Amino acid sequence: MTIKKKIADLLDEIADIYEMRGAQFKPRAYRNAAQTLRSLGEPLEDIVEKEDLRDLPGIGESIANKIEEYLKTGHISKYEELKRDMDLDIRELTSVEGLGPKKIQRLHSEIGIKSLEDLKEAARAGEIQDVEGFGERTQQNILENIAFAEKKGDRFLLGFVIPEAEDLIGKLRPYCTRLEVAGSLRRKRETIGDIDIIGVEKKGNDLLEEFTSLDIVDKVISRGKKKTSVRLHGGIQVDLRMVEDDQFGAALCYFTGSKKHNIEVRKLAKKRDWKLNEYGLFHRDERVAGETEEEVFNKLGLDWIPPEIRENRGEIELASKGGLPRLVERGDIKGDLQSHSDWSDGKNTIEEMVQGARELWHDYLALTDHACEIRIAHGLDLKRVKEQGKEIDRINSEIEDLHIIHGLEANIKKDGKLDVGKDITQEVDLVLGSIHSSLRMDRKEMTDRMVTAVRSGEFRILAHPTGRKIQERKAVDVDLDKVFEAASDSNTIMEINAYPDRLDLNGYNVKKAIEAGVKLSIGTDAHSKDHLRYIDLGVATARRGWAENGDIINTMAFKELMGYLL
DNA sequence: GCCGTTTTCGGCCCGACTGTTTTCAGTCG
Repeated sequence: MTIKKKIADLLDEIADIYEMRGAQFKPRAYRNAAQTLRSLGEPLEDIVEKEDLRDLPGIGESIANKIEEYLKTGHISKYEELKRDMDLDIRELTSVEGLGPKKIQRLHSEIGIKSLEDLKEAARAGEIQDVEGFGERTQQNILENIAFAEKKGDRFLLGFVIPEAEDLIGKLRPYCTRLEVAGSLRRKRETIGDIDIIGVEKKGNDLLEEFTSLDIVDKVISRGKKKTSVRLHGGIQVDLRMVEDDQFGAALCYFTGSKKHNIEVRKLAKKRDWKLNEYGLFHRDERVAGETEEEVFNKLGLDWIPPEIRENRGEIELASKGGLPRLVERGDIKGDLQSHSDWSDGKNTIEEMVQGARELWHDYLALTDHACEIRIAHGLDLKRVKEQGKEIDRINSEIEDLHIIHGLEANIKKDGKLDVGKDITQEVDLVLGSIHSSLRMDRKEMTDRMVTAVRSGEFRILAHPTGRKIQERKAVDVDLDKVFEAASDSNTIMEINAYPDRLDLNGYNVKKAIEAGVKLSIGTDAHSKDHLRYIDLGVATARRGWAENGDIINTMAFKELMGYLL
């Protein structure tokens, strides 16, 4: 977990404790600050170096001091103090859906609930329904939700959620005149908390009933006229909003977010003495816009803004001047620049990979099996690389609609040199360099290592540059600005690795790389032909980084690309 | 606790839904 997330969790917990005590506005202040921390694109440590925390929205003197204390000492004394007076595990208890600080306070004072375990026992023994404000239904819900809270992970990977959402949309489509995904899923964030869907019911249908009775639905959480929430068997929550046709665009804007983007857009409305909410754009009581997103944006003097960049990072100002970038699109992508076959650790043969790429209408596919001088992890040695070259030549001569680029992925050693020599790399047309071991070097050593590697000219593309695995492994500690500078000088390409748990570079760093004058490639890192579909995630990540066609080398036609790579 | 072309005090987003209670508090997003 990143430091900013840890601190944000602590601030949220402080908010919970204050709320239990009946405070009204302090909790909100702490939650706002926590929200600000979570939405920061950069590591907190970098921000502290450059600017004053007090300049961040929602963070003032008191909370800034607490954050600084944590960065210095690893704890917040105010939190410890508050916690000392509490003998219950509030974080654990609030993880139960439907239980908030107030109810927990009551359960604690009335029947002494301190933990999830206590709660479970009390619910089973039927003691909860007798507490004032609780009843049989609540007790039953608590029992059901405890089981979920115990196993619940945090958020879901984008790559996991997209197919579920597409399946769902397909099933609901027949009952709607308009239906679209909103929320962080539409913005293509790398992880997704829940699936938000906006729909307009087709006359004569009961969308609500169809939705809640789908076989993929595990539990109906709430069911109303306008909003219904369910949990799917896969564990993810889905919120369906039903709106009128003339509200659809406004609702889509509102529920797509991000929150910070919405706030800024709403300010524009307010400047004109209009009001923007999920039902439309209004002048007094008169509707000015709302049917489509374009209409809402245009009335506010903005061009339509692609969802992926609605993060309040300058897109609104550009949209007001007609200066938004034309983001790269899936249709612009002509091929995939990292994949593995069964020659190394992939599952499929080269022919099967070709077939997979063909189904995606690629013009080229780079096969970049692992290579190394000492044969580990199925890495190819010189002899095998040569054999593979022949095999690829043979297949290339037999197919016309697609080119296989013979590449390889080599390890960058601790000293920044590749673990394969020129004798091997000269056998192929594309060399990727990547870090797979010694990931925990300190910042200076790691920066030296990567800068040395990038400047060496031994490889063309730096694959999955930060080495992070979402929800699993932190990015390596490296000064990316220096790496980008080196990449720009040496014309080395940075990869956007599209594998669902990598998305590395991420959108934020893609934008920084582009600003540093670096070109990018998209590679799925596919280890089977099915993985080739992750190319969409790579495009989404590129778009989140404001990438245009000229920034992404996969938009080049085959010949142009080969000329560029050599 | 934060914030300010309504600025140093007095506000703080708000609508939807549930469950319990009978007009509303708590939770969620």
